[in-house]
Amino acid sequence: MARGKVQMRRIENPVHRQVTFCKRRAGLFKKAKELSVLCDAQIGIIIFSSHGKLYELVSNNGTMDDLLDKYKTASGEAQSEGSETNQPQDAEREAMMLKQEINLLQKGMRYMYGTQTTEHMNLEELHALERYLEIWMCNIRSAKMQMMFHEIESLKSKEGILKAANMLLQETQIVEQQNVPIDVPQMVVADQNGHFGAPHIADIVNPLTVYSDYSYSYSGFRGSEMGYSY
Amino acid sequence: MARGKVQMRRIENPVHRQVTFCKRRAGLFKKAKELSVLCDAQIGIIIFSSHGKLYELVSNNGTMDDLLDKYKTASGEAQSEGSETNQPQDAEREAMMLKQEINLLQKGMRYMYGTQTTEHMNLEELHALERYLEIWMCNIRSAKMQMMFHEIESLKSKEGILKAANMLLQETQIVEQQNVPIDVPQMVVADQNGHFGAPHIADIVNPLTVYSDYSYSYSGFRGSEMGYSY
DNA sequence: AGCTATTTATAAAA
DNA sequence: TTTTTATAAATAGCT
Repeated sequence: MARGKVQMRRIENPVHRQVTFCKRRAGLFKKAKELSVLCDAQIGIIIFSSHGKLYELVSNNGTMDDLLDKYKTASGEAQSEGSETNQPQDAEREAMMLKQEINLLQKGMRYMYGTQTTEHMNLEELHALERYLEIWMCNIRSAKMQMMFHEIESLKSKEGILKAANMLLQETQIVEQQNVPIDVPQMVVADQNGHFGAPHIADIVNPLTVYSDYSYSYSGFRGSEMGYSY
Repeated sequence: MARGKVQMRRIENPVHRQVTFCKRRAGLFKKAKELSVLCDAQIGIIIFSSHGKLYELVSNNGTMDDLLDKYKTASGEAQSEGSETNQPQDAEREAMMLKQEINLLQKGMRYMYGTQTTEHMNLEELHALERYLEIWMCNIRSAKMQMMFHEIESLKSKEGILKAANMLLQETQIVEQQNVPIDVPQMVVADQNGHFGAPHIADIVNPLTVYSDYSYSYSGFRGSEMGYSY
């Protein structure tokens, strides 16, 4: 903008590019602050330089986390408005509720993980979160029960097939006929010493992480291959 | 910047404010695009107007979601780098673990909320999630206990002050002096019929939502005003 | 929404 | 990086 018009393309000279980046970044942040003050707006800017370094700015009112929460809610609303056409009022309200819940859950996660001083939750929020986790655990437990039930049925069925196959083989040996092909279903031999009680909470550093050699790992089956439905 | 210098304070005239907001917002977005192109940077801007309307800009490379993901990772790393200075390798591994856990938790949320057919979790993941929720609930319960303890202490202290003030007032009445100003601290009269047992799970549609008139709403205090620390 | 008189931002150079 | 300075851009106050 001075001493020569600038072409709107990537500056090839890396020194020039770096200098321009510094100056224009400062200018952009200054403009953003001005806009925020003059017009009472809430502004957040995130910049990753070409080398991946992060620069951020957030207007004085509020933190970046708050702004991003607000953004998620607001942008989600904009998306959901287009998708559902039958009951716009109820659907919108329900979406609002869900977003509120997700926000609270995320806040809870930050509370759980983040430096404790960063963010506190009030008593009402903790109550709500606790109730939510209780319900969630109930659902997870019944889902687990269902899956285990299906798996047991599947194993019993396989047991039956194997027994039948064995009997057939024995008959075959008695008659001493050879070249009789028998279809024995492919079977996964699962480690059956699993237990399903509540795990001891002490000494667990990363509770969510799935370690592949847990003793109660029930079998190698994936849920998506089993077709349980609820 | 033209026809008169501008004072860096909120523009009071709402018409002027709105016009300036439009113009400067356009200018800011233009500058951001230029910076992005000239210096090969990735930029995202989020603006909420004073009326809460959302405006956003993302540089051509990438979506806002991608940028925000990248931001979360980068800012999280920046935070943890500052706090722990001893073992950079362990810090990285820990960050990886945390990200893995967050992913699983998000998957669990989709499982909980989303259309059930969309995504299933396997038994190992459900186990891990259950353990995680148990630990989380433990933490939440102890946090609640702490908060309640502090609040009770605070109320007791206020009770003492009030009793002292009452005694002083009684003495004043006895002596029949008038115009004696006594400083009685401002007090919030909290609804004290709260109960803290586990809520009944049935009939709860949106478990996370904080309804303002819950009977166990312990008081109007916000956590941030209470100074509890753990 | 356009139009200018000015103020700002900044490219090039040091 | 920061400063200087000539010049391009942005925009405040009007229509």
